[in-house]
Amino acid sequence: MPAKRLPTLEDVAARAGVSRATASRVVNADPRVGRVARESVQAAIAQLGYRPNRNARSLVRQEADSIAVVVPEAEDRVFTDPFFASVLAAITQTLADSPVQVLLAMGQPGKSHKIERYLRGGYTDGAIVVSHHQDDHIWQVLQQTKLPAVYVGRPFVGDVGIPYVDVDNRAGGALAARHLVSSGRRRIGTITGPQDMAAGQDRLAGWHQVLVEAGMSADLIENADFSADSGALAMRRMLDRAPDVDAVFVASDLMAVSALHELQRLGRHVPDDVAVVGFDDTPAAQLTRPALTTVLNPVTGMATTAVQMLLRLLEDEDVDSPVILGTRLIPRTSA
Amino acid sequence: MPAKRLPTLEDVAARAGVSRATASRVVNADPRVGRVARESVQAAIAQLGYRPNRNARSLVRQEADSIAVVVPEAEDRVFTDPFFASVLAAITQTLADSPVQVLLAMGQPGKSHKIERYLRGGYTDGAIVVSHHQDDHIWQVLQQTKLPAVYVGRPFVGDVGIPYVDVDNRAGGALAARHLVSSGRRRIGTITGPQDMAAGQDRLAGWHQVLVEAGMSADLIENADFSADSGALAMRRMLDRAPDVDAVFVASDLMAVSALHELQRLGRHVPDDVAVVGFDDTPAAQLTRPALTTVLNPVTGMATTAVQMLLRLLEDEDVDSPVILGTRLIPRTSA
DNA sequence: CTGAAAGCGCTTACAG
DNA sequence: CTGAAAGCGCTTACAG
Repeated sequence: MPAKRLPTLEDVAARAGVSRATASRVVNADPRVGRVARESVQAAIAQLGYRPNRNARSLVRQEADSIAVVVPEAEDRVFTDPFFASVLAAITQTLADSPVQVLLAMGQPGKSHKIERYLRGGYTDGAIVVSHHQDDHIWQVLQQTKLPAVYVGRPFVGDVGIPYVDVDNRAGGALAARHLVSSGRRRIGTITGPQDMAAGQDRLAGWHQVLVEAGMSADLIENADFSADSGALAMRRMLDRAPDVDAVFVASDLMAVSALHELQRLGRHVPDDVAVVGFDDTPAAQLTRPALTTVLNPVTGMATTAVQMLLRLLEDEDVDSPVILGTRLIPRTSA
Repeated sequence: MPAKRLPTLEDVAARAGVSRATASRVVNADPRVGRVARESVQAAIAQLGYRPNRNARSLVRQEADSIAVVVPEAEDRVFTDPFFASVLAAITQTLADSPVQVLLAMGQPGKSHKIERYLRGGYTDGAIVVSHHQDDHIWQVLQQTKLPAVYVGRPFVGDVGIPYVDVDNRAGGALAARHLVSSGRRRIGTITGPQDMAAGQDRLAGWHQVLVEAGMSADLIENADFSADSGALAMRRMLDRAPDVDAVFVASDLMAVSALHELQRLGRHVPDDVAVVGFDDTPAAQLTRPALTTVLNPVTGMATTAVQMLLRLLEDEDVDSPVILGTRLIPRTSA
């Protein structure tokens, strides 16, 4: 859009009676500027209400003093799943006291060209990517541009040379299954996350392994996609298929809450008839009746780790990757 | 951070055997370029993986092809209050098919200098500001820079020459109070939003007016700040002060839900002992037991209106402001 | 249809 | 301590 004519360094310099170079130096707090020059420049800045044009600065400095938090998911999902809320809040809060501006960019995997354009355009110094589906190719952009970046959650495609932090999803799934097995449940199902995401696959794998090791059948699997609706739907399908189900591990709290409601709606008592274990330990897990037994997802730890990794990358320092955070079961009353 | 050497227009031009001007023209789909030139440039672009540097482009064009959604609130509040979630999701979705990149910038009112810097730096063409407290001075930056902008929610300070869209908060408060009065409640309190926000003041004013007109005492007022905790705390204070309270209008659903839980925790039956009316009609309102009677906040309407207004502003067209959207009571079982 | 040239607003060696 | 000058990567009249 058309620019209103804003004061420029040139204007400041003219008013202060110095060169642009000197004016620029005081703007950037360069110590080797004489006191009188400095003060007259500062006065001019104040009078004119001058602010540096960041595009010009970024262009010459080749840096933007900002980082992007990228979520390749539809906007409503981002704002609807408490998992994202926690991660994003933690990331932005961790960076709140640093001078870098944090910008959130979202968008469906399908139309990531806007995000790509942004990432490639020099508008930002680095990126933290949260969530990653198989068909999302932002990592290629990252690879190509060598833009410093870190993933929260292992990229589905495997090691692409971009560091990441993750929770031990497989161990988490196993934890849930083991809890159900050892509490005497006989017919244990699972409602999975999307199978085009590492988290979806790994949580399922952990559950599967434990059931097999316990000599139980591990075929009661219903796929869902981490959305609340898909959780309720999957619960209903499972009930149809196996009316004798007496326990279910649901791969996210958001889905677990709706699965639990669905069970109740259909007249099953939780946990007497059917035990439910979720994953994440979002705030909502404490609010259901019965309160939701779940697997801790250390979102704050992942967020701060991701930020630290990115900061190191920006300083051209090495980072250890991957960082896999541990988890544990949070026993409440639903299982 | 230091830029890896990315291919530049110069490189493309050299490889294609044309001038930078011509190369630039094909990048920008300028029709008056010969076919052979165009094709060789396109080939060079593909081979080099060239992407335009947006800072350079923005610098010369004086536009950024992006708009900022600014929320001058602490990050955890933004991600925690479903009101923000709905508004932000609606805004970003409305803009999803346009070529402009939408960036979300948050930050406590106290430290808005990062946001200011961003807004003033030419990184963005316009802004939609959601939420506004008395001590937040972003509007001054907007005024000064003449950056096209629109507010969602009337600025506390009054008309500052920046267009805004709002819900009729006063009418909404009145609606709630009238519902309570006409259902025979005798001791009606209110838990307010922050009084340094227009929404907080207006909802209170509507409630107040109706009680006064009904000849009832309108002094049972407890201040809160739109956070869940503050709602529960206010509810407890109100109960201490007026054990005979039989109805309460709570200025947001987030607070209403926790007030309702607090009532139940303290042994009051809702709605028999105490009726509760919220404000917003967020998804959570349907999930409480009893389901929450509330006042509709037309967030999607506000969001799309704000986007349309901003788009017009960007085209240098006039906009009607303010736009005040109507509301209505959503009767459920809590009152 | 195409190119040489100027310019967007800044920063930063290089001299002095 | 300070300034003249070059340059960041692009776009766009202006000529031809």
